[in-house]
Order: sequence, then C-alpha cells, then structure tokens
Amino acid sequence: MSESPRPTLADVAARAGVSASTASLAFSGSGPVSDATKQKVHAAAAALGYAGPDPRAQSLRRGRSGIVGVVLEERVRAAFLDPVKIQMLDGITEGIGSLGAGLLLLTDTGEAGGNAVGIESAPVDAVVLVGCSPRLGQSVEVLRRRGIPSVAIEGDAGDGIPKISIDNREATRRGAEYLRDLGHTRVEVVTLPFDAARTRGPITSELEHGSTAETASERLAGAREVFPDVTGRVAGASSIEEGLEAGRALLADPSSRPTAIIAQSDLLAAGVIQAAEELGIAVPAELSVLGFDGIRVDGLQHDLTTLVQPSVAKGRAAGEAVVSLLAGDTPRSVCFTSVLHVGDTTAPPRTG
Amino acid sequence: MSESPRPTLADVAARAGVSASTASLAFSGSGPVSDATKQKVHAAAAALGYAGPDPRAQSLRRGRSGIVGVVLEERVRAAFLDPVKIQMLDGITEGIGSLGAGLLLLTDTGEAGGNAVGIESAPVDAVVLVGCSPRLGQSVEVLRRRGIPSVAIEGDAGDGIPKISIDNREATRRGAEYLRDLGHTRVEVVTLPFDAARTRGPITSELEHGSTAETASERLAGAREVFPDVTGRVAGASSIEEGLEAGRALLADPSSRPTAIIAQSDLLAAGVIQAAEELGIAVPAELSVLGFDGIRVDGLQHDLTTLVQPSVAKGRAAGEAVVSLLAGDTPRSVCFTSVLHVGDTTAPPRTG
DNA sequence: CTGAAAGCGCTTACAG
DNA sequence: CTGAAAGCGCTTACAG
Repeated sequence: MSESPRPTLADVAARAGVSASTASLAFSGSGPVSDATKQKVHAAAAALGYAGPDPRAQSLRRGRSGIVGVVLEERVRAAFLDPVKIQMLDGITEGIGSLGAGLLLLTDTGEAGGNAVGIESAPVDAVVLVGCSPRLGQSVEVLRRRGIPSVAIEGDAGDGIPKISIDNREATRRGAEYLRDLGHTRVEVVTLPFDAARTRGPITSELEHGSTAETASERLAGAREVFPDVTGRVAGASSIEEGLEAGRALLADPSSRPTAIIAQSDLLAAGVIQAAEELGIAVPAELSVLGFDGIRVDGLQHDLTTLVQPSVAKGRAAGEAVVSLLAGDTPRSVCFTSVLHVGDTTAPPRTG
Repeated sequence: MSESPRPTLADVAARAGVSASTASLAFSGSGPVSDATKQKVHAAAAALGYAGPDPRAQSLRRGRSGIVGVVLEERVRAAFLDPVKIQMLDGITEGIGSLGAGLLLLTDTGEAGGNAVGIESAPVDAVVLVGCSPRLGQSVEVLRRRGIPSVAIEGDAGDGIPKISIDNREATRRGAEYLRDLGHTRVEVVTLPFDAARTRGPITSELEHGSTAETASERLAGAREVFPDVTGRVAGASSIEEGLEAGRALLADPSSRPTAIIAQSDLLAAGVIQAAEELGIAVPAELSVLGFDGIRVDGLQHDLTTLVQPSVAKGRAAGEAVVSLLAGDTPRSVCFTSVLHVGDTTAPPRTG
C-alpha cells in the first residue's frame, strides 16, 4: 500500500479513454460534452479517487485565484474584538457572494518576511482595505504595482481606489444638535484613539493634531460644530472597559460634571453608562449618553441613543465594488448616512 | 499610455540580459548569484514595475499555496461573536507563524456552488476544522480525497486527523465539586445549545439525546457526575443576553430558586449574574455563579469563578499540528486541561 | 556563478 | 461533440 501520488486530470482522461481537454470540459461543464463521455470521465475520476481540478493550476491558467484579501490594520484578535468590523466582514462576504470567492485575512504589519503570504505576495484577485491605517499609503502602493484592484473602507487610498465611508462628521453633528436642542450645554466627549499607540487620557491639541485616525477626528469635528469648545477624554480602544474608565474620569467630580456625554462608539457609551451607575448618577435623568454605531451591546439594559451606521451595508458595498472592479468597471466611492436613533439614554438636563 | 500587461519574470530577465533561471534565483535568494547580476535584475525589475513573482505560478510549481484554511461551522459573523473562537483564531495564527501562511476563511455550509472557493476547491495547503459541526464527517471526507492535511479542534474527525480538545467533562466536574464542597445542593445548569437549530428552553431528555454538540453534552455530563439529577435551561447561544433570559427563568420563582448556577460559558454566566441583580439577588451571598472559558467579559464588574480553558493555546496547538503535518510528521492529538479560577461569584449557600 | 530544458496541472481557442 | 497544441509564470535539478 504505497502512497500513490494524487491523480491528475490527465490520469483521469487516460483511464476514461478521452483527451485531457474533453476531461476538463466534462468537469467544468463549460463546453459541449456528450452524456456518455461525461459519465465515463466521472467514473474514471471516482475509480482513481480524483477530487477535482487542482485549484493552483486553475488559478495560474485562468489568471484568477478566486480569493479576495481583507487587509486589517491590526492583528486578527484586535480586529475581531470590534463588533462593527465583524459586521463589515459579514457584509463583505455578502457583497462578493456572486464571486464565490474566499476571504483571505491579511494584516498590515509591515513586511511579511521570507516566503510568507503578505500583502505583497498573496494570491488574491482583489483586496479590501479596512480602516485608515497609517500604513495605508504603503499598502496601496504595493497593490498598485501588483495590479491588484482594491477598495478602501474608511480611509482615503487615493486615485482609482473606490472609498466606502460614512458621514462621521455630519452624523455626530446631528447627534450633538439633538443634545443641544434638549437643552444641554455642559457636554463632554469620549473619543476613539487618535494614534497608533492608542494613547489614553485627556484630549490634548497635541493628540488631535497628530491624529492618524480620521474617524476619531471627524467625529470630534462634528461635535465641535455644535459645541465649539467641547473637550473630554480619549479612550485606548472601543470597549466597555475603556468607556467605564473614561466615564469615571469625567464624572468623578460633581462640581464639573457634564450633563451629557458624546461617546464615539456604542461600547464606549455602554462603559460611560456603567460609570454613571457606579456613581449613582441616573441615566438619562442626570446624564444623557449618546453613542455611535448602532450595534446591540450584549447585556446593556438600555436602549441607547446613538448614530446607527450601516456597517453591514458598508461591507456589502465594498464587496460589490470588488465585484465591479473585477468585471472591469470603475465603481464609484460611496458615503453612507448614519441615522440618529433616539433611545432612552438621553433627556433634557435636570434644571436647578 | 496604453495599459501594458503586467511584466513577467521572463521580461525582467530579458531586460537584465540574463536567463529566467538566474532572474528567479536573484529574487528568491535560494541560489548563488553574483551581486552584480542581482543588481542588474533588480534594476530591470524596478524599470519595468515588476512587483515580484506571481504567487499563482509559484504555488503551482512548488505545489504549495502558502494558505491555511480555517473551516468555521457557521457564517463568519456568528463565529466571530464568540470570544473563545476569536482567541483560537489568534492562536492558530500564532501556531502557523513559522509558515508565514495566510488564513483563508471557509464555512461549512454545504456545497460551494459553481466556481466558488469552498472546502472542495480552496487552494489551501492544510486546514483547521473548528468546532464539532454535524457536517464534520463530510468535510473530512472531501479533504481526505483531496489529500489535504487537516486538524480538528473540538471535534472527532476520525483516523489520521489530530484532535485538539479540552477536558470539558472533567473540568466541569471539578467546578461542580467545588460548589458541592461549598455546601451547595440546589444547583441548576445553563447549557450551550444542543442542536443545530439552537433550541432554547428547559433541558429535556429529547434535546440531550439528540445532541450534536459534544461540548454541551460533555460539560453537562461533568456536572451530573457531582449532581446526578441536575437540570436547568438550554440557551440559544453563548451570549449575555441568552444568559440573562435563562437566569430569569431559573430565578423567577423564590420557592424553587437554586443556590448555585453552573453556566457553560462566561457570557452565559454574566447574563445569569445580570438576572440575579435585576431580581435583587446578591451574588455570591445568595447565589453562586460558575462560568466556563476564562475570557474577560467586557464590562462585567465581577471576578467570575470559572473554568479557564486555554483557548489561545488550543489554537496554537492546532497551528503547530498543521506545521508538523506539512513537515511530513504525524502530530498527536492534544487534550488541554482547564483550570478552576476561584473569583468572587461563588460562596457557601446562605444557611437558614 | 549562469543557462537550457523540463514541467507543475490545467484550460482554451482552434481545427476537425 | 472531440482532440492536439500551446501556454499561464514560475522553479528546479542538471550541466557547464
């Protein structure tokens, strides 16, 4: 019982007594083959234990691998801790559905050494760049040289690369207006990180100016359009834990306590609410909290007032743009609109 | 400015005035090439905008694609909602690190129609099967025919396929013993789903016997070794929300209230704790709660007593088994041990 | 240190 | 409906 090498299409053809071309046609169904021949070929395949055409040879011959790369800016674990990214991924899967392509996870983290499969050598037909990483420029350049069609989600990748984004600034402005119209004037912000180091702490002009995170900057700018001098805290990540910490810092001192907090994500908002509960501050009676994302925060017992962004649609649009690029078209950039959902975490400030 | 076709290694070689073999060697560094020649080749590549060898051709020639498939039992979103799976994925990434391989996401969901990249046609060098899906058998058979080395995490895939698992039964037994030793006798369980339909509700013998979920069954069996008649609720998923619902059902009636609840995941445990808080039941004074997993539940303010399973190590072991298989070795199955972490959610039952 | 040759396994015009 | 031929782009023994 020696290990026989995997049979090839040529072996199958020989055993079936047909040519390789005919055997190929019998498998792909892309040409006219008589039923009798088809059966002979499949019988031969079954007898030899042939499991179908080798995808490596197919992709060389066809010039396509059937794989779409997703370039994450961080390591896999970090990316998947963010519910919004997961929804986007799901949307991408949906968007490229008609391609039947697989999703290859790639990260941004510099060179893939040696014979590693990185952005500069992955056998992908197209790529979706997720998030505006500082490395975006380099990634784009490599992909351009390789001639691999790309789409960017939330990040400006330059000419020829469709950008899928949302109205971060305007949406936040609308949320802020809603708070202002409720009567709030003492408002603070909890932002997403501004830099790759994920520096945590008070918002400083240094951090703001050095920002490499468009999303955080734009959302802050939107809040400033309504509350020009608004300030607050920078969280180290989008998580309940970070929101809790920032919330404690903002709410600790009763004399300087805001009546409303604008959080740049729902997870941060959930953390702020937890901080308020800890300190015996009633939400929304004594503190209004606004989120961003519109995810369902597992375990949160409030109906969060938030800006609902279409994460899945965003991913789907990116996927569809990939399909369109591969069809030779030039898809346009898309900017989605987020919708203010008024839940039970906002109310007029307590007067007195 | 017409679109010129992508240059090939042959083009580069021609322009550099060397043979294709030499150009290849200059790129791969796997043969002796003079520095002068190397420079000529790289200069020619730069001039032509050659971005490096085509990975499709490389993988046909070398017989390897540099890609490892991860077969999830559910759609991408569902899989990534589970923190344990994400940690495992991270561990897999780590374990195959030395390969420099990319991770291709595949799902179990039947045939990939047409020219889709599915389990039966993905250009992967090896595969990690995650979770014990009812389809596991079919997937394994397809991979066996294709000659693709596979590793299974938490699922019995049969001969020749190394299995990476944890001591679900024994670990739960140890947790249950701890509760018994504290003095608990009125104990209930909140389990993970038993079937593909994720049926939610009271534990019935019908559900138990029809189980396709080894993990849920084994953990329940472990609890029964200490509390033979223990019963409880089946959750529809591993989430705080589901734990909350199950917790409410178990705690609603003061006359039949348990003094301890064994949850089959930390998320479920967090939900149970939330239900207790809602009902004004103090944890751990009036109710002890035991979890499983040892993840950090974002936002949970308790130090959960739980069985810490080495999720990352599990993934890493699977990744290492893949490396070993690709090296021609025959790695052994591994069963990891979970460790009881005593936090602040368990205490002796209130006497009186 | 360099080159000529073969071939990885398949698909696709092109004839017949 | 079927077959012979070329070739996708590369790498790897093998000579020299």
